[in-house]
Amino acid sequence: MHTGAIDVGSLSGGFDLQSTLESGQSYLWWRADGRDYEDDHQYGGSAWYVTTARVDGEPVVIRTRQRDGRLEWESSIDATDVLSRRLRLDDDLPAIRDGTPDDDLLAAAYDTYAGLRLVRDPPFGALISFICSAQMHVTRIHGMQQALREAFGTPVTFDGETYHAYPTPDQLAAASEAKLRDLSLGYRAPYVKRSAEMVADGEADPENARGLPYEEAREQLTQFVGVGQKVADCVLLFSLDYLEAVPLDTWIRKTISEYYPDCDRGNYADTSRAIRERLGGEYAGYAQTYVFHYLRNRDED
DNA sequence: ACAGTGCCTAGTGT
DNA sequence: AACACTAGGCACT
Repeated sequence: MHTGAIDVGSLSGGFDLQSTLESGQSYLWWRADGRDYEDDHQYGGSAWYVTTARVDGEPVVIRTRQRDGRLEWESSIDATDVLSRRLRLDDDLPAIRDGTPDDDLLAAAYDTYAGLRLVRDPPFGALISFICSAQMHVTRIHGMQQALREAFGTPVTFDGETYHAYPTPDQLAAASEAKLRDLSLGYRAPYVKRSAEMVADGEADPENARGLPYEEAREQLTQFVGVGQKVADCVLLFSLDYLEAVPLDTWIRKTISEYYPDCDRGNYADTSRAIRERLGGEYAGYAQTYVFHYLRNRDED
């Protein structure tokens, strides 16, 4: 076993692992103690979080926790680079804050969740997990991803325990719709299977959207079954480095009508354009993520 | 182009 | 207890 620690205390803008992983951005991590994120926000401060990654095609397990300004990790490999990439440790948070508006709502969100960073999920996992997110609660989306791992993912032994890698396109394409329905994916079952087949067959790949102009990239992703504009925006923002993407879900729509009513244009494309401009363009999705997490926790308590 | 409707299902509220 | 409604939408018409 390799272990190590990354000095995140000295990063520009710092880092907060719990806020980053428990802000509804990624369904590809889970807590080692098995607790649901929702159960207790307080305790997670120094909890271990787990994910899998593929390094040279081989699945590896990575565990990490934050203590005393250090991001400690345990893995079968040197996890420094994977963690830096997956948790966007290179992002310059003060520059991002400077690039977004200076209104009261955003200021409160930035101050409350200092160190929250966007994630950079692997594209296929992001695609499938956000297809699963349609009309679904956070906890259950998480549960579905764990169920998919256990049913179809390659087993990986680490530290005396068996984990499962996230399924590959081939593995999910080979799944039966009935089995996927058994895992309570509901009407999303055929979407997941069809989209996995598209990737497995080489017909399409979420990676191919990378680099296209933003709105073209979003359009490109909607070719997958079960992917509309909202899910496409999630994949762009949380996986493909489109920091300007603002996924318009019901919460954000509510927020827009309350705090930025002039940006509510009645349809997705125009509202998206308006809120993106209002949030400063380039980093609009970063700002959105802070606001979303802030309002969600504030309004729930 | 655009609006209306059906879809799986667990959890919450009445 | 039974029922309606909702949840970070999408495909099809």
